[in-house]
Amino acid sequence: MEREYDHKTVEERWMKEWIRGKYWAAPDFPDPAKKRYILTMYPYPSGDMHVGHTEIFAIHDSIARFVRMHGYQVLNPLGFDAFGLPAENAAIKRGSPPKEWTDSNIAIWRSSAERLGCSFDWDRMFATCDPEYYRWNQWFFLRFYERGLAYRKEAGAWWCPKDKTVLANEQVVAGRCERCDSIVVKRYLAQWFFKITDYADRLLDDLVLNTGWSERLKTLQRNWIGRSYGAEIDFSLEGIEEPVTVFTTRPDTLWGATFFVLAPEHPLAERLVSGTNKEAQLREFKQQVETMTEIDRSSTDRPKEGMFLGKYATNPVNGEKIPIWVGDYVLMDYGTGAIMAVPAHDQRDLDFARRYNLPVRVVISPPDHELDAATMKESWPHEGAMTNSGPFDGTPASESIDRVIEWLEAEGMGRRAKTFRLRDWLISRQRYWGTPIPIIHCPRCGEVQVPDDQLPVVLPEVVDFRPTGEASPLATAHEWVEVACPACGGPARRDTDTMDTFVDSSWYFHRFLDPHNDEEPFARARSDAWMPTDQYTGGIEHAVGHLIYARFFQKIMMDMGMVRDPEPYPNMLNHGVVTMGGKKMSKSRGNIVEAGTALDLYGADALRLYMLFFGPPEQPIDWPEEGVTAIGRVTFPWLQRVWRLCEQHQRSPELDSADATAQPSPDGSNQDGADAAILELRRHIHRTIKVVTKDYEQFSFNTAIARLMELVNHAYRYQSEWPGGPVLDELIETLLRLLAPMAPYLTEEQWHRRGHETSIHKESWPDFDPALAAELEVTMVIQVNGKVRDTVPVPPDIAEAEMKQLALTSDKVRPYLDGGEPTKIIVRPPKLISLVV
RNA sequence: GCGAGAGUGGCGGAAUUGGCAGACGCGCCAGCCUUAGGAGCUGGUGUCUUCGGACGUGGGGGUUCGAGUCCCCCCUCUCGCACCA
Repeated sequence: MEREYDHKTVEERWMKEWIRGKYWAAPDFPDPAKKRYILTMYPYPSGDMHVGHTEIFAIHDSIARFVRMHGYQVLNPLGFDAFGLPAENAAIKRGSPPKEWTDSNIAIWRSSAERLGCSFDWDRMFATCDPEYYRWNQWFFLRFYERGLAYRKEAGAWWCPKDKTVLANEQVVAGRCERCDSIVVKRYLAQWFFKITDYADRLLDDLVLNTGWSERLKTLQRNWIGRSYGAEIDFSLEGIEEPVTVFTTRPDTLWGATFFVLAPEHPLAERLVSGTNKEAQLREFKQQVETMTEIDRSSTDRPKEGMFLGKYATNPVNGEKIPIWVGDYVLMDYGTGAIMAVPAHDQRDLDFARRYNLPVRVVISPPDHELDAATMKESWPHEGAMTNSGPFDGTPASESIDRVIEWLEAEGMGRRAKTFRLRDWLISRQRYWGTPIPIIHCPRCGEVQVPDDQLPVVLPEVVDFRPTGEASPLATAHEWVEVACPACGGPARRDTDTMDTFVDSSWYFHRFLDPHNDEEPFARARSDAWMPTDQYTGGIEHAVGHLIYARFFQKIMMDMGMVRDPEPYPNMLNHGVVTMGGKKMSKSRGNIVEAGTALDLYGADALRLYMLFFGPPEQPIDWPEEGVTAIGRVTFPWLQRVWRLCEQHQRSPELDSADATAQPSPDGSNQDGADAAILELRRHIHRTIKVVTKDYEQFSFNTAIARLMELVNHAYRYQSEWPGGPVLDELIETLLRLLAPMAPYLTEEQWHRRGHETSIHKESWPDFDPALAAELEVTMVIQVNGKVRDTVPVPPDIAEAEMKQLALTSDKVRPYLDGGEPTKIIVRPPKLISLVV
């Protein structure tokens, strides 16, 4: 008998055996009724794992193993998100190629994942920096290009001065680079975009298909896409021939438009002042706006700056001439970059009007008070009846917007419209370590696609990949850049930008299903066999990045006939972040707890259980300041307790007689109370199966562990009073199977020590006996005026009459009845009876 | 400002349809055991108490025989979006 669980020896033995025997290999074409694709977001292999990373693996792997024990064919793959800035920055620091650093980290991560006991099918592993993988990024790019979904335009883009690259909208958080926190600046560059806005409606509307998403996640995406309904209205501007359109959600306020505002960057602004004495002034104003950081510009406290352009616009509904201004509060890339200003009913317009003494006109009447245009400081942005609006005076709020839109359409002045907050996805990066964009720029032919048979466009190896802040580092690889134009054969140059790494992760989940295909990204039949994923796990921080991009790709792939399903991830579990001292764990902050240290000291099972026992998976975890020793006080001692329990009760010979555990009192002893104790323990075992199964199904691992702790406590109490016997065998064998998904090593070892020849992870999940799991006795609560006065043990099928009888004759209850009869009796069999006096 | 979520012991957190608040664990207290140890085992641990009980889930009000749970108002915190027209 071994008193101590020696996790090192045990883990080493089973880790090797599981890998040697390819225990977690999944078939390419599963039985459709039995397939379960259990996916976790593939990691970025930087440095080594810290405990924050292990949380997701603990959650995900417990789900995979739980499902597998229910007889499903489980696909559980892992790959690596291997392109990107950290590898490049590390390479610059070390003076070695990014591939070396990346490969060595992948090896470290894979071995950490193996040590942690993750049941991945490693035969499907890939890294996105493999040319065999990224050639398909290029293939997708070309297909998108052909469909008009990839385009290049000169546009203002967020530029991170530290990382020296442009960023997608999604990578800018509160005006700062998501990665390094630097304040971003706007730069005007020719950039590649994916036209995600074409899919905005579908991305929004199809959210309902994701029935296994939290409301929180759906809301994040809804807000990000930000669909607004309203109208486009055409104004004519002095000196401009074509009509200029504004978007508004409040066409009912059109009669209150007292000025017109363009974004400073709007090309029309320059045209309007061209040849006037305002040219220089506008140039100065624009410069002033451009040098402002996004943080300053978007601050609502800052007074709005503007400039009159000296020209007038005509309000189409009343022919009124209203002055045209530029204002820094109008954004070029939302709506049309031009607005009609209605100061009485929009606070921003009112602030601007008061600052520059522009007129204010009330056109919506609040239901309960009067607005005074001359003095009002707060706009009235709410609904109300229309007033000062010509033919629409008196139109009630409920129909005003629709009626105005219909009228505008009939008059040819405007139309119903909607607009989105979502912007096209900027995928160009001026960095080295990414997928080269498969386009060749020819002086004669323009943009030319790299022909499919020349894919992949492999990253050149010998290149100075330090970012210059000017062109992409790839521009310095002259031999690579200079090529013959595929169309005309003349001299031409490759595009030197690389793709955002979120392109890689937008379709990787299909590649796992066909990881070695060199004809196409993946075969449709193989994708159809496993998709959609049955459970996806990953951090909530990807809500508006990866989780939107991948949905966008999925929809394009569906339109191309490559996949069957509209949504790739209908069931999503978002775990919380792991912090220490309230800050996200990161090496640079120095607040990390190394996974390796935890594994060395306490082993994989203790670490996994610790992460799972902390609380619900969605909730953030703030790791105790004491660091790794926290595990030594919580789950490590408990695992030892489980180990000792198992060791003290080796498998009994009786178990081999078929129905030994089916006997309610297998002991058969004549000792008083022995049979009762056995029965009570068996009831506890079967109740535990029932509730723990439900806990797993709801990802409530913390309560599942709590129930198992109770069961172990019960076993210890039982054995201190009674000899062992088959009931403890039943308990231990059940306990091991219920614990196996969360603590795979100890349970596997004990399973074999108990004489089993096959892996516990291939065992079936225990069933409970409904008769045993049912409550034998419940506690009936007797309340008087809502307060508990007595509790009585009763059978669960007790009759109401009997409950009343018990309540009225209770010695503890009688004093509260004042000798009289209760005026009302509420009976909720079998648990509660409430007397009102 | 808009949207979402959350406030429960010293701490992490439990609590079917409204039905014994505080499961389980950490910490703390007491005891046992011991080659006296940051090991193991047992018990206790919301607050107050005249030991009968009373009070108790951010605050205030309401519905109900009964509210952590439902409704209204307020406060605080977290997250997301944010001059989005």
